[in-house]
Amino acid sequence: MRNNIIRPTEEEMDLSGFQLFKKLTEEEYTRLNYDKTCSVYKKGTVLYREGSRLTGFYCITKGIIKVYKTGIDGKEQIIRFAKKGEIIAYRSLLSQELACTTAKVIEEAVLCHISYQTLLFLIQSNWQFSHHMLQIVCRELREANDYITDIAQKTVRERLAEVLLLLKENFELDNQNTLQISLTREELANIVGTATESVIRLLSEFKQDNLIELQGRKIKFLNIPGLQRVANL
Amino acid sequence: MRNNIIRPTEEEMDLSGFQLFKKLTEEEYTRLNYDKTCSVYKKGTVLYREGSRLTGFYCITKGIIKVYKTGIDGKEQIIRFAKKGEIIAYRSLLSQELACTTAKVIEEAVLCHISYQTLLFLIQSNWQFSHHMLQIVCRELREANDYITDIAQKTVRERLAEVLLLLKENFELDNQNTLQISLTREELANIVGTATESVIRLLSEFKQDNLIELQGRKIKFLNIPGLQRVANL
DNA sequence: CGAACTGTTGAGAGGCTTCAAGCCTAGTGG
DNA sequence: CCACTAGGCTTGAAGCCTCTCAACAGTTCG
Repeated sequence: MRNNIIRPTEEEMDLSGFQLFKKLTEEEYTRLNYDKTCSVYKKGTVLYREGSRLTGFYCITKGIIKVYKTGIDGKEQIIRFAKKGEIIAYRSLLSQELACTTAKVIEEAVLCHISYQTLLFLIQSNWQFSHHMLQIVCRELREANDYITDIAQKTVRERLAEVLLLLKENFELDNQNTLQISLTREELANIVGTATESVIRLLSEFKQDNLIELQGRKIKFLNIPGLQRVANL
Repeated sequence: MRNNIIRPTEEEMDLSGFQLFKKLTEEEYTRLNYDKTCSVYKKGTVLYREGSRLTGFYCITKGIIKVYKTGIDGKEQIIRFAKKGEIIAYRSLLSQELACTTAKVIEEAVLCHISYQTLLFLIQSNWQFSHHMLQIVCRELREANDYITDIAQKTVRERLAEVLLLLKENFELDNQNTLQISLTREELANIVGTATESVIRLLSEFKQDNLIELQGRKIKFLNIPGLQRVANL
């Protein structure tokens, strides 16, 4: 009856690839695996909403998650995209605040839920885990600070070019230089912090300048140094 | 000969007020005090610069520090103001990156320097310290994410009103409702992410609308709910 | 008392947003 | 399998918000 609920494969439930857990003792790792709950989530699924109380954090072993805040008039501001090997929801959990973002699946994903209790256990039990966690948050904070500076000082054109390059860094390209993440124009606008129409116009301009090639949502990079120049890097 | 170098008072060297150190054992606290180096810094002093390698973090026991990034054409983007009871420089230290911000004294300050070695010792020795540190970074990350959303979606007018209110929260008012931090118009512009002239024009408008009163750099709040409405909160 | 910095005001230009209308595509149900 | 519908995409026009440039007043500090 319930065989439409797909279970993740063993491989998709494996957390050994996560740097964060590398320094755990066998005992700690066993407890982690005992506690985790892994599921497959379809595109469009909301994992948690802004303002909700979280019970744990998620390790992503497959797929892409969009993390965003809802601003003025419900317009979303995308904070980050999280992919395989990354964790989400840990920020609100650690600071014991309500979630300040919403997380939505944009590419079929497998996530392992780790309870707050286990998170606290690991922090108490293993200083190297805490240290690693601190490094993760600190890096994310730097990225946020960098982005504040960009968004405050750069033009929309520069920001769009930069966002394309950032996406390239995070999601890489296939052998034809095509970006391996599929975003709507509106989503691009919600990263850059601009109107959808502006993104459309600027993308056309980038295309005319032979910086990129467009095919629906597929974006192919033709001239990366040129984009870097536009981005003012 | 060197009596122009002012030494901090005992009170100014006391770290017992810091929440962060509340859970230390007597031994750990002793080591912390043994390691710390406290000094008085005059207004205008640069504590560290973007790109430099840090040797420790600072606890502020007095004064105000401006933390900013240098963006396009050397235009500064203010990331935060840190005051008594707060710590700075810990982010780059923990993630073991070069400093991504510059820190400058804008109100005569006393800071205690704690070495990286001691920071690591505390992380290894006391999980509650790590946990507290994690909470501090996570809160700062939330604030950064909030600010990204604001700066990306709000008008300059809304942002300026919001920044005034944020400053009010962080630095409070005297008994005449006057903000207890003195900033140049340019600095205000560098928080909001706009041009100095825009700040000047908008402040005049706020004044005309009887939201605030201006006397040089002193800003007196006349109508806080009104400002909140302008800020679109 | 002058130099350097800060603050103020005006004018003009232009980047972006908004609104509106139409096209296209992707997914759905018959 | 195909028509249909909703949402995504595109383009144009109008206008405003904000920036830049420029000139000058005011302030602070050596």
